[in-house]
Amino acid sequence: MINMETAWNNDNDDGIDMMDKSSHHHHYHHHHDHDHPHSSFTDLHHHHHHHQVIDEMDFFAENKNKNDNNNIHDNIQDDHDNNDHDHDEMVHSSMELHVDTSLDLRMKNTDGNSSSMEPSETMDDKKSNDLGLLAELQHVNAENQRLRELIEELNNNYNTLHMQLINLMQQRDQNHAMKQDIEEKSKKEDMVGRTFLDMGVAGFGEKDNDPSQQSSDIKLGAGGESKSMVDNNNNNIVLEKDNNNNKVDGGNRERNTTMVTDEGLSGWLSNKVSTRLNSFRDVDQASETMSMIKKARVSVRARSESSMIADGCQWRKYGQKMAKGNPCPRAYYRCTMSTGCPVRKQVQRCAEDRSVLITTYEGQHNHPLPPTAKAMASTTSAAASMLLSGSMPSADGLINPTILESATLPCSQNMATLSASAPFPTITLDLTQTATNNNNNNNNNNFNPNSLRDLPNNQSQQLSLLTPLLAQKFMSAPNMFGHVLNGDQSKIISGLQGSIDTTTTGSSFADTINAATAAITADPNFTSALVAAISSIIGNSTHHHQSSNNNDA
DNA sequence: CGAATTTGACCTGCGC
DNA sequence: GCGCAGGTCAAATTCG
Repeated sequence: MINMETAWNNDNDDGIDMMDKSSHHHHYHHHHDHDHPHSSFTDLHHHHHHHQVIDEMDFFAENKNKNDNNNIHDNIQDDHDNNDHDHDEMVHSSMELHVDTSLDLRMKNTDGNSSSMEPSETMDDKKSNDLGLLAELQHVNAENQRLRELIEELNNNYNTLHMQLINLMQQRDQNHAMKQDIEEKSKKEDMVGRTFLDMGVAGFGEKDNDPSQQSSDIKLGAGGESKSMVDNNNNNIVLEKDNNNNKVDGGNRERNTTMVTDEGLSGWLSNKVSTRLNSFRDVDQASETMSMIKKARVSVRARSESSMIADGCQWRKYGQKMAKGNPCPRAYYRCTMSTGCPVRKQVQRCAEDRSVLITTYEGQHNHPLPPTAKAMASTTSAAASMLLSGSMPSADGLINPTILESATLPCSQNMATLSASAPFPTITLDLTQTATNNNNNNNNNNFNPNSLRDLPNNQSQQLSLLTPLLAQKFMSAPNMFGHVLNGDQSKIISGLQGSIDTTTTGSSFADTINAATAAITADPNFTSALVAAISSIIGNSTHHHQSSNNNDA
């Protein structure tokens, strides 16, 4: 039997650990990048390691590498000891953008050093060059500050609207619960489309006959936090359609680039479905699909010795069963972060590989998530949206549930798998495949950078790291896959990059990954490029995490 | 002693 | 209708 870890406070601790490790993951990388010298990604960090250059992607880390910041400041001060204003600017800006600044400084200094070898170079030239550099730094810092404020604002809006959504959901549930049964019988045919509008991952309440309310339902049915459900019902429909058309043109991109949320994707999905359902004749088929939507699950396969992976949420065990075909028991947990939160998860060890822990999530949280939980929750939410999107009728046909039959995403190398063979449509995120590159000999090695089983939190860290790493990979070689990003996709990648260190604060990660999901589902080419990027970096992502943990199974 | 976990009973859906 | 399997409940137990 599994000896479950006792207090779920461990989860919190793990979550904190995860955050701490994530925020310093570059240090982990430094420790292990020697084992993977061929990645440009790795080389980048390697480079930093030797040059004492601050991590260039560390946009939002506020408290770390103080020494590095001071070094920057000292360098500036040495070159500009007559500029107190710049001094103050740098003290402030080093909290914001020490990354790029350090990189620039290094490069500039290199030039300066080389130029110092040039007899023709004068001190005035050097000073003017440095002053120009300083002005550029200030400009970048100011821009970064604006971006940061924007992210914070968006995050606040996100949380606020989430709470509004919850309240509205509860009201609707109460108001229409009694009306539901009566209307079902009398309006069965007419309900098909509208019911879809209300169906999201979260399983929302009943609807009414007001057409404007239907539009609102589209957003509500998105299954989560809506950024604009309050005031722009119909506009959202159009906006979501635009998402659908990402692969066609770049029009209307500017409206929804920063926050292409999960709700947006799902809202688009609902709208798409509702439109499609206008032509439906088969009520049973619609009901079947509705059921699929409600039961969508996200399964995360991850190597872990502990009984649960740390996802930042608080869980309470409410059952345990022996599942058929698996000698390991299956544990059932429900989220206890909020009363009535419908989210549940099942935890079971893989029968074939006991080191693999399979965690299956179901439902959407009805409460704001702490930063430590947003990474996993957003990932699973996005995956669920992707699953549902994949289950939806294509532009050319109606729903065919069999299309999901063990369908592996294009070029995903088994990283994400859709399956409809299970009782519920499930998308599996396989985080055990990071060891693929040299998986043949790492099972029993004493040390292997890909051997993650001793880490209690490594999988959720992987989830956290995957997106920023992916973004960085893209940014380092945007054309490496010969795929031209459209406007949204570029901005998504930019958002991903910007979230590299916001994963430690949770500020924009949820939105970004949802946006990525929307793009993935909208453009197969983009999907391929993303997956290629994932496959090229995921090995490196695992190197951030090394520790030891003994636990039972 | 309150909270969390354990574990057998119970419920539900499905296939035969 | 029956049996099976998955999922949930809730009383008993354990834990901090």
